[in-house]
Amino acid sequence: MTDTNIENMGFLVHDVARLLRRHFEARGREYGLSAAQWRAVVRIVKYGPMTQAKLAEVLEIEPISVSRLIDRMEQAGWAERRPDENDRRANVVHPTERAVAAFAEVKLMAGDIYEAALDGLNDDERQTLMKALRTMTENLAKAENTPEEADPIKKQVAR
Amino acid sequence: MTDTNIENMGFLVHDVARLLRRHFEARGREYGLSAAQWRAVVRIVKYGPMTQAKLAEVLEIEPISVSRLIDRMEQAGWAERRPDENDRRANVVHPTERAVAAFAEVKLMAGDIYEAALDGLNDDERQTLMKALRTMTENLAKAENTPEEADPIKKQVAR
DNA sequence: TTGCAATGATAAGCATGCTTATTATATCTC
DNA sequence: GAGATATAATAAGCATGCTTATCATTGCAA
Repeated sequence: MTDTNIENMGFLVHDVARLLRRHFEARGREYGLSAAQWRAVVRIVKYGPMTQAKLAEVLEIEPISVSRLIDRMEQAGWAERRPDENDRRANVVHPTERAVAAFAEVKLMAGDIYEAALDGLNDDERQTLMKALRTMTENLAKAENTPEEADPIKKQVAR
Repeated sequence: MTDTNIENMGFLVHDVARLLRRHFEARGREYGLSAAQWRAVVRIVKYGPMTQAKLAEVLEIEPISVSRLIDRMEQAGWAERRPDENDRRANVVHPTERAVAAFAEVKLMAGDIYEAALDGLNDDERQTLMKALRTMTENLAKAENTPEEADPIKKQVAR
């Protein structure tokens, strides 16, 4: 145990995530694109069309959540389900042209928000922040997949 | 613009928050206490009973969200609504004895999770992380309350 | 003092996550 | 090849957030 006061670290991370999402959604309203939908657009534009299962994996959410997210994204004209040629169970999720067109613009918008959030932090601090966040993601993802910490429920959650 | 690659900073923060919540809920299941309920318990135990409006303010969520959160917390035996002596519109939210008793224990549990998450980061890095998170919270909260960035919707969201 | 704006709580309805269960199709094993 | 097992998607139902609207009470201002 260090003398660093990390007592409310979880609250802080939660707050920052919530505030970032709120800013994004306030500014993203002009596009009609929510934060969750934006995360999905980024993946299918950057990495190309993929099945819902694959998308669930890269977004690290459950397939059922993807299913309903894509429902709404199809309706809003951001994505399109096409049958997988090789597997009749699967759908391949494609971005619409509109999604591809919005990509660069929305990325700039997100960059603006990040800049505003990081105002007053120097490069070293930013690097350390990013490193810390990456370390935490890895530590937590790893812990999720090691059974010893877990109760039986955990094994189902882990993927 | 610095050369720090902050492109996916939002995704990272979102991921860390989600993973922390997931860990908390997996371990908190033994108490039947969700992360949101835990946040509320911390406030009413640490700062004492307060009205729902005040609780909404300190949790930085909307009063209606508090309303339904307290519904479930009352049902689960974590909190109790009592009429405000001075204002017949208001309820004062009290922690139950059980909530007070669980407080210290759950705090230790949360500490464990934070330690696991921060594994491999030295004290300097932890300090910088905390500073960066606090800075970001302040920057984003401030931006939310300054009208110039905002569209009309923003003013309603800001509190 | 009365009349109206502000405030506290809640209702209705939506988005996004979850768990658990079901259906259809693929794949592996014997 | 047939039967068991695994995988892709979805359904049902819950928690937690939101926006918008309503109702009761308070408190200020004329």
